[in-house]
Amino acid sequence: MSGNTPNMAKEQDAIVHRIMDSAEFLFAQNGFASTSVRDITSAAGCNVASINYYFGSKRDLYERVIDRYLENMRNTRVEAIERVMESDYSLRDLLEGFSRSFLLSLGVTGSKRSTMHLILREFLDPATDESLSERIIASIHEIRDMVISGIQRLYPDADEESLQFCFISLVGQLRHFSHILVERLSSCHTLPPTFNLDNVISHVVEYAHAGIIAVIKEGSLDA
Amino acid sequence: MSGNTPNMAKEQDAIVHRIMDSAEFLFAQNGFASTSVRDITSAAGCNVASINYYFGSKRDLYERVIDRYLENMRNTRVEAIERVMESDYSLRDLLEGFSRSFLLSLGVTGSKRSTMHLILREFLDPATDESLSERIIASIHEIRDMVISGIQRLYPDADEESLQFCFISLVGQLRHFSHILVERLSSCHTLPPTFNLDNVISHVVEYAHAGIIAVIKEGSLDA
DNA sequence: GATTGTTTTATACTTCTGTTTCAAACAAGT
DNA sequence: ACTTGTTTGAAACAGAAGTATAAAACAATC
Repeated sequence: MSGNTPNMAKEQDAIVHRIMDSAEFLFAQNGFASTSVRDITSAAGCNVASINYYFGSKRDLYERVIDRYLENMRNTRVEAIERVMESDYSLRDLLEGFSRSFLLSLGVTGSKRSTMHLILREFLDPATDESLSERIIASIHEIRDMVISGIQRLYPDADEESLQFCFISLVGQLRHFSHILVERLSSCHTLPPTFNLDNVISHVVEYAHAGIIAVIKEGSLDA
Repeated sequence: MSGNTPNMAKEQDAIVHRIMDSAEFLFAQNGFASTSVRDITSAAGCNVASINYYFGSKRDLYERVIDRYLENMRNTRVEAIERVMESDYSLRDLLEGFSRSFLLSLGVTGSKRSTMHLILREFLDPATDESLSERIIASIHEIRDMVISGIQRLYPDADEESLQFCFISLVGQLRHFSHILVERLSSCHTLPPTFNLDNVISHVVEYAHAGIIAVIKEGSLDA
């Protein structure tokens, strides 16, 4: 009575978490359509019915998984940017802090393959509820605005639109590098031995720093 | 009899092409697993059995579609790079020629949604025959080596490894921009009105040019 | 210990998947 | 006209998909 006892709640949470963990892994690995509820439940060690019992449907489970991941990603990045900006910083500091948090929150270091694929896949398949894509984009824009205002504090004359372009370039670099970093183990990429996280970050910082400075100096695009 | 008469071959080609076109569109739109053979055949206006009759299986059809796309992509890019390099050129010329061909070959201008998604999806789902991923990567490496040797001709002292990093950055930029350009119509991105193909290219060229020069000057990563 | 509400199981259901079958339609050669 | 090889069509197949159900197992209260 009187709702859930602590014990019951804990047990229930355990299985819910197990399902979400298995689902996150399998969705990232094989995609939504190619992952069956039976795959998930057998990985989580429970019955097929559990997914519909706890989450309502396969798609609802998927959305909860994405939301949880998005939340973690957002927090990691916001913290990293705030940590840089709370004291004196240079453009390189900002780029480095953002880049590192970006690559880490994408699960580049983990042994398991590519949690980031969850989001990439979701971008490719807006077939799901529209609000999910919007939540992802909102999350991205929040970070974008933080980074851009961080740059503007250093270069107050920088054109807002130019900085938006620069941010897209930066994220593109990071996405592509993280993609390659993640695939490195399993795939046939023949990469130089110096291809590790630290070298990637220092390259991205150097390249992006020069690019941003150049674009800022260039001025507005319309000119 | 004695093989196919010209007429028969033409008819057969017609339906084979219709199936491949429909398949390319639907695979790019919804992914391999989420596209049924009935979707494809009804879009192509033929019977379900035709796919197995002409292609053997759904997966074989998929591979033929990817191969055809890859072939076109490769040719577009190789031509563009050769056109730049056959006369005097600057780094900016090379970057612009490559960037434009990259975005065009990804179908950024077409009204239909994102043929490039085919390749992005295939990258995310190496579930298919391994040789397919290898063919894609080989195609990418061919272009990469062309671009890098184009840069080295201008800057003979540039470190090979650094240039590989730069190429990844450049492709990352382009991929991300093309992704956003393609999604723009259908999606909720609130983008500045100046976000068109030409402005994107001139931004990418400016940003990448500065980045590459900076990285080249910096020298080897190990130093 | 019986009752109550919740969780888990096994299983059934319906729909949809890729593929196959086999007969009809067709085009072309003799 | 008849035969031959090829292409198309409608239907059928086996299997897998997501979901629903109903009974069993469970924990906790009275």
